[in-house]
Amino acid sequence: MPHLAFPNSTCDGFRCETHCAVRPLAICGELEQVEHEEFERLAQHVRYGAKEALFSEDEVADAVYSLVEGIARLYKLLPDGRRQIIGFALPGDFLGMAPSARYSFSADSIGGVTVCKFFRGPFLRFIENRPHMLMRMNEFATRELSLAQDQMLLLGRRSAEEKVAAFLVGWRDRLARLEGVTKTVSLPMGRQDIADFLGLTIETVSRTFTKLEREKLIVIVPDGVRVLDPKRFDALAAA
Amino acid sequence: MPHLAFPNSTCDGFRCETHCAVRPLAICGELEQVEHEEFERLAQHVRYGAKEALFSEDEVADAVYSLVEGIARLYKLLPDGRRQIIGFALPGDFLGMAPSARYSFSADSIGGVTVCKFFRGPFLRFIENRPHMLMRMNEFATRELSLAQDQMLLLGRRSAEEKVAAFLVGWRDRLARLEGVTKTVSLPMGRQDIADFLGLTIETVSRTFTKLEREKLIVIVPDGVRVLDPKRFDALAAA
DNA sequence: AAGGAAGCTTGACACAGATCAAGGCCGCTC
DNA sequence: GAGCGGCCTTGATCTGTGTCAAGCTTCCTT
Repeated sequence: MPHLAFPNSTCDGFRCETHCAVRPLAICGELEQVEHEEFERLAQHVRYGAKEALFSEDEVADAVYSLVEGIARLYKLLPDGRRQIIGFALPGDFLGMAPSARYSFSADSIGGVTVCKFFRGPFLRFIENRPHMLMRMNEFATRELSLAQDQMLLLGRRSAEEKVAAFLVGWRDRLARLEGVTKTVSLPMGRQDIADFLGLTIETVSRTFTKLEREKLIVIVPDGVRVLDPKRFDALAAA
Repeated sequence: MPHLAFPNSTCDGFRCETHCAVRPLAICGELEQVEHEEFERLAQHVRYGAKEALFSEDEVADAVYSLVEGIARLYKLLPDGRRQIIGFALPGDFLGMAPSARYSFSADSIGGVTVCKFFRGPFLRFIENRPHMLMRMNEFATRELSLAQDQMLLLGRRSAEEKVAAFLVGWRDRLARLEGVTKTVSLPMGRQDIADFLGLTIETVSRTFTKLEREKLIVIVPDGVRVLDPKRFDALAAA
């Protein structure tokens, strides 16, 4: 078991020598040196192992999180256990803002995850008189909202094949922002997660992957897919 | 034709004698006298007739809107015409923020609508050094995002009957904030709008209304429904 | 290297909701 | 008040996706 990171270990109190790679993309990306140092002092750097809860729906929302490394799934459950994944969080994403005193969804790590954790009070006090920071929060919220609206269109009005294609294209483009453009799209989440994101069953997702492969649009590889015909593929995802 | 209001008529330049009823709920609800007067000077009060476009997806997003009176539908279209309504806007709602230079959805009036319209530049200049205003924008965005996430759960994981029940309960509760609690829920939007909001066809919506009426949960009245058994009804909407 | 568990794929069948088609109920206009 | 158009409802049938049930692959453990 390489690189065992025990949960909730922190490295605040000393200067982390590893430079935060996603800083420009994150909520704190436009802070200047001095302000950023003050901001850093509010943060706890927390590491989670695979499949751990960062927070859960209906818990008191006492902290917000900036994802530094790894991938998280964000989801809501119905009383009978049906699950809807409302998004996958990538490095740079900001999590945990809620319209009430409690979280409105749950978040857990897929593989290993590192976050900057901020307690609500100090965080709010830091931002409340910093317009630039508030503007940045607004940009983040607006982008999230727009993604959510795209997903509503997908969930309400697209066929299974369109859903899967649009998911792969969207995921590829989000990864491209972080890692640059690649032919192979890595899929760290499982088929069930994809199904719960797209409002499908795992069987339908599996069949649709197979179908796209038969149609020579993709090749299924371990933990991902290779897109063969980006042109035709983007068209399918858009339509 | 009573009260004919021709589109795009404005009343800025003189003090509107009618007091803005939804002010406390709106984006400007916490501005003090002096600041509010400055803010008002940026606004155009615009009146729209029924079924007019406030703005359309992919247009340059040169203005934002605070809805004062009436109801708007917000929606996205696929190239082949399939439509997803992403929300209904009520008085007090704030519209038109986009993550890029263009609107990410379309908005049009259902019946008559009055808005405060702000051009982007002056609006941004007004808020950029007013932390209270920025905080309020954040609250609005966070609430919208949470509603969008609820809707994803509905679209992806609920049955037709659950969708209709949850819609009626959600709509009733939003109206209650404005008009107080009532037994009769007014539905100014048509069946097709409800279908496009819930990811169903108009026939399924119609059949489901009829089914709920047969089961003695509601009575269908002109332009609305009366909820007979709120207990049982809320349960159906939650489950 | 064998055994097992977890995740993925495939097949047969069922069903919720879509589609196609007709008819009813207003509220206009003339 | 007759005729028309928009909206809504209802019925018959179809179909995409869900459900149920095996079987397969991969990888981890021992």
